[in-house]
Amino acid sequence: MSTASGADTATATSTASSEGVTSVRRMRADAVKNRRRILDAAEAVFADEGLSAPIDVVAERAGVGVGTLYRHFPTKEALFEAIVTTRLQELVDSADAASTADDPGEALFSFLRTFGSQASAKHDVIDALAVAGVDVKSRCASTFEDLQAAIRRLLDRATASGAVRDDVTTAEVIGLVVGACHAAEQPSLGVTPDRMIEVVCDGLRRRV
Amino acid sequence: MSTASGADTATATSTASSEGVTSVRRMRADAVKNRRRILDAAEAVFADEGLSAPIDVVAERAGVGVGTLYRHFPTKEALFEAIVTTRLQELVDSADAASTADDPGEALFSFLRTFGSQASAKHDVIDALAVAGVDVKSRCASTFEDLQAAIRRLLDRATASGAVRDDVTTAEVIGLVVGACHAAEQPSLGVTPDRMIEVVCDGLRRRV
DNA sequence: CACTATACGGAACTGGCGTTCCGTTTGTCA
DNA sequence: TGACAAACGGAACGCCAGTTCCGTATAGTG
Repeated sequence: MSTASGADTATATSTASSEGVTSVRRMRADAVKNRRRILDAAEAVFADEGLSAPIDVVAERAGVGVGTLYRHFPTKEALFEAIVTTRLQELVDSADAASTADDPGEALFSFLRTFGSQASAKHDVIDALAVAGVDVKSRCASTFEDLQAAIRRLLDRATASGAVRDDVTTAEVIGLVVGACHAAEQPSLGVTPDRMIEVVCDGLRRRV
Repeated sequence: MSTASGADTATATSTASSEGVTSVRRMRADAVKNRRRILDAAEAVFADEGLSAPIDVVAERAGVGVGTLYRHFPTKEALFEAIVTTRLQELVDSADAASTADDPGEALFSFLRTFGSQASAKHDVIDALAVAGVDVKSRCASTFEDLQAAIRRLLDRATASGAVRDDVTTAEVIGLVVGACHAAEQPSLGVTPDRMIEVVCDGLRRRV
C-alpha cells in the first residue's frame, strides 16, 4: 500500500557544499504534494496499463504538467525505479513472511501463489521483470537482488527439507512464475496465472 | 528451413476480370527474386532480433529499398504473417510428428521440448505469441488454431492415457511453455528454457 | 507587502519507425 | 530494338512518445 520507504519521503534536497558539509533544504509544500500525486498516479497507471503507458497519462492523472513530472523524476526510468522498487520490496516482504511457515515446501509454494496474484493485479512488475528493454537490472538492482536472495532462501529451505527437487535454480523458479504471469496478461490466451502456478509448484516438488 | 509453403510461392498475381474470369499474370523475374530475398532477410532478422526489429533493417539486409518491401508486403504485419505462419506451421508439423510416438505422455513432453528449442532459437515466435501488441490472433489466426488443435490432441491423448493430469487446458500448457521461453530471452535472468520446460513437464505429469 | 528562489505548465523539439510518394530503372513482349 | 507496364529506391511525411525550455505563478521569508 504505502509507497514511501523512509528515505524515499523526499521532502528535502541535499546539497554538498565545497567544504563537504551537507546542507539540507526543505522542499516547497506544493512540490511535496505534487511529488506524492505523481507517485500515486504512476503507481495506478503503471499497475493497470503496464510500464509502456505514456508519461503524459501519468502527468494528467496526477493533475500536473509534464514539466513538473520531469522536475521530480528526470527520466521515465527514474519513475519506474520508484514504483518498481516498491513493488519488489512488497514481494521481498511476502517472501520473508512466508519463510516463517512450518512446512518449507508450502512456504515456497504459498509465496509463489502470492507472487502470482500480486503480479496479475499489477502489470508493472511483470513488465519490469519480463519485458526486454526495461532494465530493472540497472536501476532496481539491489532490490531485485534482495528479492532473488529471499526466494533463494525459501528455495534452499524447501530443497533441504526434501520437499523440492534440487536441480533447479532461483532464476529458473523466477523465470517460470514470471513467464506464467506474463502469458496470463495476454488476453488472447484467456488464462489466469493460478492454475499454471500450481503446475509449476507440482513440477518443483520432489518426485517420490 | 524452407519458408515456401506451396501457395506462398507467389510467382503470380491473380486478377478477377469483369466477366468473373480469373486471369493470371506472371510476376517479373526481379520481383520474384526480391520477394524471396525479403522473406529470407525477414526470417533471419526477426529470428534474432524479434518482431520489433525495424523494417529498414530487413530491407537493408535484403539489399532492397523500403519502397520495394512495401510493394510486396503492404504492412509490417503482413510480413509478420508470412514469417510467423511459417514458424507456427513448423510447430504444427512437430506436434503431428510427435503424436505418432508410442507413449502419449512422452509424445506431449517431447513436443514441448522441441517447442522450447525452436522458440529459443527463433525470437519471433515467442514475440508473436507472448508480446502484447503483436496480434497473431487476427492474422495468423487459422495457423495458430491449427497449432492449438494439434497440441490439444497431444494433451488429450496424454490425459486419457493417465500420464498427464486432467485439470489443465491447452492454453495453460501453451502459456507455461511460452512463458518459460519468454523468460529465457531475458538476458538478465541468465536461464535457458530446457530445465524450466522439464519442470513444467513434471508438473503436468499425473501425481502417482 | 515585496521580493526572490522555487516550482509549475505545456508548447515545442527530437528521434525512431511505419508508411507513402514519385521520379527513375528495368524486364518483357512485339 | 523500342515502348510501356511493372518494379525499384529512398527521400519525405506523420505519428507517437520522451525530453527540454522558458515564460508564468507562487510559497516562503524579512
